[in-house]
Amino acid sequence: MENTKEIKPHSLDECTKSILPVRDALEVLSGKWKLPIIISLMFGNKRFSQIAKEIPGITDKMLSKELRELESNDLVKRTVYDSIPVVVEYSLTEYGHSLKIVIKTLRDWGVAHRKRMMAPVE
Amino acid sequence: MENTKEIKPHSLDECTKSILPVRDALEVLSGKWKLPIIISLMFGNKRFSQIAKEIPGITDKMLSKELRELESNDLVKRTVYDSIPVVVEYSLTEYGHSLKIVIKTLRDWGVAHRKRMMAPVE
DNA sequence: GTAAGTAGTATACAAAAGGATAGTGGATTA
DNA sequence: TAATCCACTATCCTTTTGTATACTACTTAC
Repeated sequence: MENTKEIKPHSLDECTKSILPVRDALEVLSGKWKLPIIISLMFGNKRFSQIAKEIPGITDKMLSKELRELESNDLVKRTVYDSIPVVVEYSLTEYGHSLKIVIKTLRDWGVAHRKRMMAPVE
Repeated sequence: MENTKEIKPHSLDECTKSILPVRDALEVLSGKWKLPIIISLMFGNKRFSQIAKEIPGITDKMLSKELRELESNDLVKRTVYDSIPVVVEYSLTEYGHSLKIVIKTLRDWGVAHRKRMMAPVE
């Protein structure tokens, strides 16, 4: 009767595997600014300075960095127009739009959470 | 013809409001360890040291801190048993279980994302 | 008496994320 | 000649997040 309290085999293996993709998804939305950028682009294509204007508080450095990350994840497309001065347009890819459902789920849960946390203690 | 390029009124207001609850939801899952803890507890109630064993790499300090945060968000319940030595049991609240759907959505998207990012460039 | 198991805390440190501020370079405008 | 627009980059600094390691207090087992 030694060693009866083993860990059920489920967790270490099953869990770890199921956590990885969730983390991937969270990482895509992580940080202070990715969400505002994505949602802003869901309303239409925009140029660098337009996005900056629409997101109060963001610095050029952050905007640039986040856009690069979003681009490297195929969520955002960067199009350079050879005008003078050069104009760069950012747009959500089709894949980027697939985040809509994810964001909606998060928002629905978040709305309920907000209500719950604001509510007086029972 | 001065000032034709105003920002459409949609964004600043509508967007900001819709972003807040999404951020709330993301915050609840944020950090390196909350997800593993939540998923571990979805498989059953556990004690402090059991959770620690099931999550390789986590330190006592982090586990303690994350559990306190989850508790303060009503997601995890902490029950102290007056045995000797004292035993503390952690469990997901009903509300904590409501995260299942959120995590599932994130996982589904994450699985597809993983495939896409692994796939050879077209 | 010392090790191990219960559930943590304390302190110091390292790494990552983010902010503030200034600068690049070509072209147009006043 | 200086200021402005465009889309950024560079540097330095602060804040947040996470890690490493040791320690607390109590009890049982060897």
